Amino acid sequence: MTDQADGSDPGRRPTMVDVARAAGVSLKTVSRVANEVPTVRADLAERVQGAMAELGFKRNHVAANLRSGRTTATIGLIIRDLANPFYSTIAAAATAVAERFDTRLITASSGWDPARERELVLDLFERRVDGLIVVPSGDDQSYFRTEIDRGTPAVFIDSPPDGCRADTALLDNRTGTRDLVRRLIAEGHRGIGTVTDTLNAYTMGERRAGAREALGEAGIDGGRHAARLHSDRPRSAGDAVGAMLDAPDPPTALFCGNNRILLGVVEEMVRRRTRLRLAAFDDFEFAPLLPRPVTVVGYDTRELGRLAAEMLFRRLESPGAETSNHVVPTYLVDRGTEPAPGRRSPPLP
Amino acid sequence: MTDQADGSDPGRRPTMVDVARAAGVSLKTVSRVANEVPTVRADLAERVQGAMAELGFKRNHVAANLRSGRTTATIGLIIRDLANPFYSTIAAAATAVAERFDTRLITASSGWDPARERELVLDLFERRVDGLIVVPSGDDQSYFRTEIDRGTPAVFIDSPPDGCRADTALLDNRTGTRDLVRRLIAEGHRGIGTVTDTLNAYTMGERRAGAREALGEAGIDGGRHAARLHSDRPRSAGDAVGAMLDAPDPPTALFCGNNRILLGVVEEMVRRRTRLRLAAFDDFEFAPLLPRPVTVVGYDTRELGRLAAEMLFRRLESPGAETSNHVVPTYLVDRGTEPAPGRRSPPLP
DNA sequence: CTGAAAGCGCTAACAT
DNA sequence: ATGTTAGCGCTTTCAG
Repeated sequence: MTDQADGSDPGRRPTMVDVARAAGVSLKTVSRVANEVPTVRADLAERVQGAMAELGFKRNHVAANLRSGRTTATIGLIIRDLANPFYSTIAAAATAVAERFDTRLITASSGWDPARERELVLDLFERRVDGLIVVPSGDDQSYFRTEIDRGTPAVFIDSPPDGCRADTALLDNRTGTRDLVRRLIAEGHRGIGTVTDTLNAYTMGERRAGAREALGEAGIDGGRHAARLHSDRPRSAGDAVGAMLDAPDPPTALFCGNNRILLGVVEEMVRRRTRLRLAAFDDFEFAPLLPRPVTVVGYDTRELGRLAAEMLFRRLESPGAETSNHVVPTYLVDRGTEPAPGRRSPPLP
Repeated sequence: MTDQADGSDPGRRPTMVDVARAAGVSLKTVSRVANEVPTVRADLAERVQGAMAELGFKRNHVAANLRSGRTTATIGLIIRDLANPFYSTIAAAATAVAERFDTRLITASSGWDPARERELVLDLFERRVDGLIVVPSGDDQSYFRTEIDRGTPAVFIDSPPDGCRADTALLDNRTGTRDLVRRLIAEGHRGIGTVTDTLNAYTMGERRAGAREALGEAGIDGGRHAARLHSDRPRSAGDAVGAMLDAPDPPTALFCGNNRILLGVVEEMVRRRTRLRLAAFDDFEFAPLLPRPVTVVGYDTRELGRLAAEMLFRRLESPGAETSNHVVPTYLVDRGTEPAPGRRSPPLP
């Protein structure tokens, strides 16, 4: 009895049928107006729009998609941790591209957990996302295969997938590290330590390979001062480098595999009032403020996210194409300052 | 002719009907298995699961939701810029809460544009999100009203909405700033400058009010050294404080309304080799590395996002409750270092 | 415990 | 140019 013509039932959302009744037209005419089909008589269109506004009609995107079977205008983005600037920058760049295609992003964090990654991917496939952008955590992405074959493309960022064919957007980890270590060698360093971790198998592997290449060229045994951390706490990097320095014949230069490792190392340097020639992979916003000079491998993180999203949308437009691998270039840049008074400060944005 | 029993048509996704046929059961039994209804004979359930695996069946979450009309297990998050750590931290915290409710987040950036905010909100309503978390940009949120009345709740972060009733999670901008400025006064400062901006009407208004309150208590005229920037480039803050310092009777202490302003001011200090007692709203990860001592107003950004998400899910569970306003407390903390050699470095995580 | 029929809100294909 | 009918893939009655 509450469902009278005044449509005052607060819980129920008006449908196209309600609008049609209110405007005195057929359901289909309402549908046409909602879809901006031009072949609708002006006065009818106006009446329909009036009814829509009056009832507060909002089209049900879910239902529309179900029947048309077209796109959901949604893509999934699975990263490792949205609170980390590297990943949030990727998310922001991908969101900006998706915007241009009127597509929304479902962003989820796997927290470096392969099982969680898999759950999230399957959930997003069930939601019929048009495509997926993934920073993979596990070493088995074969569960993507069925859906990729059925036409839901995936693009992988930072590490390539294992067990399925897909587009990738990667950093040039190897070249970046090789050039960085070459620089240390050119400066005359022979005792060059490396601190990497075991958490990021692919990228760290590439960086180690780049360092090994440069060291090998110079006939240096890279194994003498090599630490592989099992934790991503900067503290553990500090401890590792402390051990190196306390051992006989300590290194004179040090390559840090990422910026968290660098932070731990710098802290240890400051604690010991020691200087080492520092070098690291990853630039970051406040690297200019570090209290020690460091040469870092920089790259355009936004570009990584942008590229991946562009590749995804390109593939959505032409599904047949061969998979491709894009590599984002790296460069060397000097950061950090001598903690002496009177130095010029680094530029700020 | 290609649609034979081997299900080899690559483009078509198997539906429950396909699974039912393959398993020799009815559609409904498949539905029950998919929904883990316990009252299914074990052997049937097994056959169905076998068929599902074989066909690579993935349930269509979109269709399931359409008929049941229940929740989409999706909430919307509208922030200003995902690349900004403040907002990405909120997004990460909200995502973590949503996780616990098996709910996915659609995250979108409004870019401080009220019109864009409105478009995004309406789009998300059309997608029938279960609720919305919004960092508002405009000063008119009345377009939320219809949907809020129909039972799709919204929670506002950072600034309260205008034109609709909704839960809010806010920072204690006023108290934080008041306590900070009181501290400057207690240290004996009388010439206290303030640099704020006009981009964030609500929060900056609150901060100005807090400063005014502290200055008023001490009988200080806050208007003498007050700059209001119309840009968020740190550079413009540097210029503004430069003008203050060049004017007769310059301030001895300075309150910066946010961290970007602080960065511009610190750069100007370093350029001029000048010292001022610095204070600012917003702590940030690398504040300990600033080459000048600064007292900042800190707060738990994750808590802001967490609170908002908790409020949203609480309301989804009990829609009738009164709207509530949660305030995240602030505290004062000393950051930055004297750029002299031999100082202890700030602690790292 | 299982199945057949109806229907969610919308769009596609066909009339008219 | 408008309306009618069917049906997307699933869940919900309601019968068996």
